[in-house]
Amino acid sequence: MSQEKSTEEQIIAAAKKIFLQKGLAGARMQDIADEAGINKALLHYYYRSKDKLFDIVFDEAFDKVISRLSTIISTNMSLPDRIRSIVRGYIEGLAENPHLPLFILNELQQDPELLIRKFKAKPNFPNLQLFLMEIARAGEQGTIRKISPIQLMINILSLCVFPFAARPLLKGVVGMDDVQFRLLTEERKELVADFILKAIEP
Amino acid sequence: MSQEKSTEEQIIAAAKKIFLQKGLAGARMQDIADEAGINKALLHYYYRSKDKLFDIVFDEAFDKVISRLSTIISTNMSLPDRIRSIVRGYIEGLAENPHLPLFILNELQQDPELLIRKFKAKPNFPNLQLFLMEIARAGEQGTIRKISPIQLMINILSLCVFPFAARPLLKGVVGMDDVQFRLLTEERKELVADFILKAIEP
DNA sequence: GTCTATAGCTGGATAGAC
DNA sequence: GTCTATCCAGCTATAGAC
Repeated sequence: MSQEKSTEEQIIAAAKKIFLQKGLAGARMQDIADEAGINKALLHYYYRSKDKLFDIVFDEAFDKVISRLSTIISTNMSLPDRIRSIVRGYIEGLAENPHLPLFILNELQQDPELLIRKFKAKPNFPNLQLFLMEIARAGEQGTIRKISPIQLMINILSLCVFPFAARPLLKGVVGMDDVQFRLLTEERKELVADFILKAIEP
Repeated sequence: MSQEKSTEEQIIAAAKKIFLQKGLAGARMQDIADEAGINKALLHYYYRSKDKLFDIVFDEAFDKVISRLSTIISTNMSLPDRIRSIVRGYIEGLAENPHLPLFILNELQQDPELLIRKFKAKPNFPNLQLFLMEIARAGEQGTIRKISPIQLMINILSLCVFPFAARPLLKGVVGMDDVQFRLLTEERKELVADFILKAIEP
């Protein structure tokens, strides 16, 4: 068993779980303490305040989302191969952290400043401009059908991310259980790429 | 000016605005009272409790989302025309209520029971099964490319809904203002339909 | 470092005057 | 119906013993 974690790590792990599920406003320090198997006071001893603890969790979550995108986007494959990689990598990453999308989107809505602060702190944001220009160029050259680069990027993101945000909906409406959801996302790794590439074929 | 609304209506309007923005956990009764320009006590006088008030708001929001889908989905056009209608109608509807997606998805995650309760109350849910079977049939007949009906449905939904949930992200990352966002969604009404139809072309 | 106890505050809900 | 004042539960945060 990996129960050899320090108290600090246990707290972070617990905070991650609770905050990702309930968000900043919905989470209780008591929940986090319970999840970590320690006392409420210890949370403050190590991390001072709820906000400070939240910041750490959000930072890590946000990093996870963009760093993966960053590495994939800056390889030098052909555009189609790159799109396939992005889709595969992104869905894979989210499958390991299914709560991430809703968490991030929600907190950003609550506090738009958050995004700006993160950017100031992290200038190593994936070079979107480059990717967008490449899409434009491919359109000009006829490698792919002409399409607004931003719109295509939004489409890619939508198809990758949305199902994870809509998970409770799928559960409720189609009666999908965890195993079926897992299979669904697994299938999407190729299906979504096929879908996109077919859509932008010249 | 339409300032001829009864107090009850003012409260509901205010509650809608605040709850949609901040969610159940994040909203304060005081916020709602301020927004409505009345006293906190009046909220309880009319609607007893925060939860009761929230229920009304959620019900209305949820209704809006499925009723529109319901009417479009059960027309008898050809599949491509129908898809185009769905996309257009859905994006149009969300453009009027951009906070709806994140609000609903979020509350469903907080309380999955919510969905089940709503279904019990409303058996007039759009006939998804029928729509899914039609996609399957079209695949068999070669009218469209073969694709898992559920996956296609998820794709359609993703492309329509996600941009609204990701609005703060687009604002922050690409520096998109409200006007640009409005144009973007306007363009998506046709762009998304084209994208999908091209992707499922035989 | 970790716990118990508690201070101090925020926010939902109620009482009662008008 | 609408307001002011207030109650009380629940929560963050701290004090202090061990």
